[in-house]
Amino acid sequence: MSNFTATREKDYSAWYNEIVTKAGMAENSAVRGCMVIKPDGYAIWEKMQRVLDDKFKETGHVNAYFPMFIPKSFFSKEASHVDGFAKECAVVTHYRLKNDPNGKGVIVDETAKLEEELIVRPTSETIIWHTYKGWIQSYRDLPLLINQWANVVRWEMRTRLFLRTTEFLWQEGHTAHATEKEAIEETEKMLDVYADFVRDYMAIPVIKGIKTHNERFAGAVETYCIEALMQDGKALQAGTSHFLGQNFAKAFDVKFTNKEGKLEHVWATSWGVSTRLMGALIMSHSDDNGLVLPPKLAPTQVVIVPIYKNDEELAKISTIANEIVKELKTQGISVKFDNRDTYKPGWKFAEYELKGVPVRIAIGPRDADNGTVELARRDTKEKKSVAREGIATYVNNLLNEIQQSLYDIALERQTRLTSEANTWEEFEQLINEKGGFVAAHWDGTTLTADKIKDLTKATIRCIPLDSAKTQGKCILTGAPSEQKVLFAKAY
RNA sequence: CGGGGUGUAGCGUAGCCCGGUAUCGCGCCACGUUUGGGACGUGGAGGCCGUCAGUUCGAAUCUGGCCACCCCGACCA
Repeated sequence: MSNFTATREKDYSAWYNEIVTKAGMAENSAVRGCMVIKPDGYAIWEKMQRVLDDKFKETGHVNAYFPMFIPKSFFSKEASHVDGFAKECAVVTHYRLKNDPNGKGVIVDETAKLEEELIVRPTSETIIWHTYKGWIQSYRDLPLLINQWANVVRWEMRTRLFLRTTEFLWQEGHTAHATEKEAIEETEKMLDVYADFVRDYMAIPVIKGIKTHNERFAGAVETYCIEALMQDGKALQAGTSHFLGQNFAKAFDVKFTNKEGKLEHVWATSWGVSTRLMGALIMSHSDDNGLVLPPKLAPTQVVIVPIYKNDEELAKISTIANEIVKELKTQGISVKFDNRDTYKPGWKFAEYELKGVPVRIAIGPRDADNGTVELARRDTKEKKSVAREGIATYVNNLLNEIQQSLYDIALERQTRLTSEANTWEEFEQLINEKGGFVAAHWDGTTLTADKIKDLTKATIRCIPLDSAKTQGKCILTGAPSEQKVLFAKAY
């Protein structure tokens, strides 16, 4: 079976680390907190990028690229923005090295000090709004709908592969609008794009909501988010979409002349998802034997493993395998025929299980004679003999079935792990023993949210968009509350 | 950044208390036999024991500094 040592039950985080490294997704690098995304991991990220990029284009956005360095002074222009990011910024102070006159190696050349330090972007609002000032004069220049794929750096205390790394890859959309209404619509639209993507491609259900005041993006008027639940009952913020109001337009003096000839500040949004989604993907579906990938994001959806004793048999099986490859490819299925003679079938089975390939086809001499193949699905480990005739259609249906099944299981888990608490005792017990989302009344104050966090480690993940307003009393203070919010322990 | 733990071959480890340059498994290489769930045999290669300094005739082992990683806190996508 697998050579896994960790299990989800015994040590969830050890299990996660082991999956990431053993399945060849990523590894720690020579730079603290920064990871190397390996080819098998990067291939998944590329698939995500492609799908998301298409969705952005479909909704009218275009890509551009802004510098990774931001003049320090830009940061202080929006007060809450600098407050939010100041503690985690990498700063470039010099631009030259020289040989160490006292010995070996190189040292920073102190004479090459920058006039103004550069900040390695933790996000690009400031440089982008500085630039937009030059691009926007009239309502005719609006809306401006731009996305960029980039790396950003946030100097985190504690890092975990994909979930929180010092440098990470993401996309950040930055849009400018003539009206508040249009900007809010954009914010909500992009949240839906994210939610749909995560549901339809990653097979993960999410809760759409808005963040409370203190969980809001630094500089945003409102932060919308999608929250997903992992197998261990902890929540993961999977994406955010911010309505920035006129905060950045004011900070960077971006005005436009409206149809009435009056000068107004523009309305802004920004939205992003990152390589953190890789962590969500891995944690949502995988099991104690390794990675489980939803077919829509699996770089290789089907692998064919030949079983043979001699060249003659291999030749015969290869002919069949190559035909199947061709048939699957015409259906748009990505398939790999692993005819390496350097590994045995059993080894390959275990390897592809570890790597999460959704469907495996094994073809041996008996299959060649009987006109069958052995089909195994990664998610359920189910194996069955299937007629070689019509295999492409069969596999296509199976891939869809797996995709759906992964989602169904994740949805069932989310439903099972979502509870309501009406008393503090109930709340504590649910958070500590059951985990997952707990809906409860909250008095709306940061003080109470902080106290609840101190007592239980649970935070308010969001105020769900679709929940009805109900009168009640705050779970902790008993003060009146108009709506239940979702609590959970989070990543 | 605080508390705890770990660092020995590509990976996982024994040795450390009681100083004498290193154990075992997997992997790797060669040859042969094998191939329907991580094959077996025989032979072989690979380690200045995280790093720097100190103690000592002699350090993986003792002492100190540093670095990295893991776990728990504070912070966060």
